[in-house]
Amino acid sequence: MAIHRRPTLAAVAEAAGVSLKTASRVLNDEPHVALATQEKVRAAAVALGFRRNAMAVDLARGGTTPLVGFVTADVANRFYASIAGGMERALRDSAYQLITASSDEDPARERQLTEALLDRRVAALVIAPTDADHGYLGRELTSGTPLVLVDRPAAGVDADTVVIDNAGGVRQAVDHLVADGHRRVGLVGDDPRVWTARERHLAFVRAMADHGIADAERLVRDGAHDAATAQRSVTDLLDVPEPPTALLTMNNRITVGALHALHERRAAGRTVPALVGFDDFELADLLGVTVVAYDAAEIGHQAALLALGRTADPTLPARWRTVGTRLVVRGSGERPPPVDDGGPA
Amino acid sequence: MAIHRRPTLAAVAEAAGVSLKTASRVLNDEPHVALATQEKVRAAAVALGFRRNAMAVDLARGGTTPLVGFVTADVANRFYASIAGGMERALRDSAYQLITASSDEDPARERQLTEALLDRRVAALVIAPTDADHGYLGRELTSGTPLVLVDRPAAGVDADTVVIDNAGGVRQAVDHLVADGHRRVGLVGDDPRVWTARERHLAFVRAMADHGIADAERLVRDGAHDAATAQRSVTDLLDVPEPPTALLTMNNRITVGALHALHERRAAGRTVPALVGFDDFELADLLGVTVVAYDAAEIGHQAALLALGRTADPTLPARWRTVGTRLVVRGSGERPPPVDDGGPA
DNA sequence: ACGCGTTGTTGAATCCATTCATTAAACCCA
DNA sequence: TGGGTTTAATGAATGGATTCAACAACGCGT
Repeated sequence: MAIHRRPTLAAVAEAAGVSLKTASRVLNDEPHVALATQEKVRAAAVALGFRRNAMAVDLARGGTTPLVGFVTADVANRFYASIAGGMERALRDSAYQLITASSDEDPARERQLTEALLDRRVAALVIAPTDADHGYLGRELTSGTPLVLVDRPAAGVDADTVVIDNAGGVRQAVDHLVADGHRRVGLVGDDPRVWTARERHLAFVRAMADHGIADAERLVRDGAHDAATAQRSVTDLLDVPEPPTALLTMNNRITVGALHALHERRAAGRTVPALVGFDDFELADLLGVTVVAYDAAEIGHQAALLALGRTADPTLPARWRTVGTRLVVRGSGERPPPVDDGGPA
Repeated sequence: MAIHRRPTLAAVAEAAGVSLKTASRVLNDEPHVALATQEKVRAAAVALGFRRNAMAVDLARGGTTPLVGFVTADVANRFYASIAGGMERALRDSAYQLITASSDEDPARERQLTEALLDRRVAALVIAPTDADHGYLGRELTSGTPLVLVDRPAAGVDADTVVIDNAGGVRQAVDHLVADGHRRVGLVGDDPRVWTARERHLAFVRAMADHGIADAERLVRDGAHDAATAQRSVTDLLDVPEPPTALLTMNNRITVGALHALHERRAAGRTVPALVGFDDFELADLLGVTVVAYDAAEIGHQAALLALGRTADPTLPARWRTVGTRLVVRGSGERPPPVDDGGPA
């Protein structure tokens, strides 16, 4: 009963009593085939359970696939998943289809996956790069394959890139807190090897300086890479002399860690600083957490457009797209500083 | 400077002054090539920026790819993303690589993607099926390609399947609540077209009956498909005569909706029922929500193992794997019923 | 009956790299 | 030094389907 070997087009042609080429014509809806012949071929194809071999098709059609490859740092991460979703939707109406592979934050694996997809001749490649050097993504590797980087630019590669407006987002947060009277704002940031962490850190110091606060560095704690370490950083930061009256947490893992720390603190009857987080997250509304939000799917959307554009015209110069942020006010960012702390430090 | 057409192996062979076959030997590390020749070929390959065409390789090697395809209902959904992560890790050490495509909950698209992956001759296919009929996934379509279904079985297909222990999870929750004295437990469930929703619903009624509570159906509200509708269902359910003293919410979206409803209710100074949710979620610990948790990555892990096993031996009978659940106690599920409500109804 | 465009169908070449069968040279030892 | 084995390298066939060029057959106007 079961069909054990996939029938080839040749088998279909033979069964229908026509040439290979004629069978090919029919199954590609090409003209110049008599109706009776068409039906014979179609019947044979169905009877044999024929499915065309996409690899052979792509090979014969000039060697490129209708596939856009996406190398994500972590499939299970909501942020990258949203980017993938945005790409998927943007490609929906095109002839292209998205395939995703995950590097699990491992630079070696990222490179391996990238090369595998390139070897498979994807029409375009979108990468959410890890922090390693990406010099290998040079022209001699991609060799004309459109390349788009998302979230972070890759060191040593001049390619299309889509990033969040990190500086703008941080500035919105800082402006908001300062407008409420905060002068001592603490920053809890990610590992500075991560490009976005550095960007946000720098933007923070600049924004504070623009408000006349020069020693902002004093209240910066970098290097939190998960909720647990973030929680410790926050606890430490709140125990320094002249502690911050407001906190800026630079991604959602850190925000979650901070929430745990503040939860403990509140349980201990101590005062709790204002909090603004970078990245929105589920239940942030329920918890009343003010955040700098952005549309992750939009990053994917833009990336897909850039990739598509470049498949159409590979000679385009490298382009750079920025996805905007917005401040979502929910309460945690609107706690004013204690009155005796409001003045200049 | 830029290389505009990828060099073929033939080009490398020519540049090195050897035959095609010899070049192939070298680049596949096959024996019987003089060291000097090897070096010539390698040099030529590097100089030309040669990358072997994976499609041609797979075609020549018998037509199968080292790829396992995963058709997910929604890339951006945390649950499916975790499954993908689990598969990825399970395949890490094998010769296979995972590629993912998203159907965005659209049955037509799911079928299209499935066929596209099949046409690409993936070594195995894992599908998180939508609720549509999957009769099309019969032998004549997959034609020997190993097929694994995750989270839900597919109607009309006898294939390897990995599911959560839905009945066991529901029973844990019910037992827990009943042990605390609850007799009137409300169920807020997903659209009954979803298999898991039906499973959990049935298990609930059975578990309640086993505790001598026969009219459990009275407090069941099905059909919530997102947080907003779930919120309304909960609000309605708590306003019936003899309302539930405890709530069971059947997935994380519904739990979130319920939390919103309970939040409002508490803000209005009204009493709040106990709550146990199916599915764990981020911040559930912070919010003190008791849940029935399970390891989504484990589903992917099992699925990958089944797929791998079947590529090794396609004649295996269809197997069924169940991933266990555990109750995570965090407070919301341990609110006892009001004293005047505790007795038999 | 001739010329000409259209329709139906075909065989061969192509895509890229692999496997199979073979030839040619080098090497070992009696 | 001749027979046998190992090593080096090659040409042709294979995989599945496409594109290109060419060839009959057909209709039609004149």
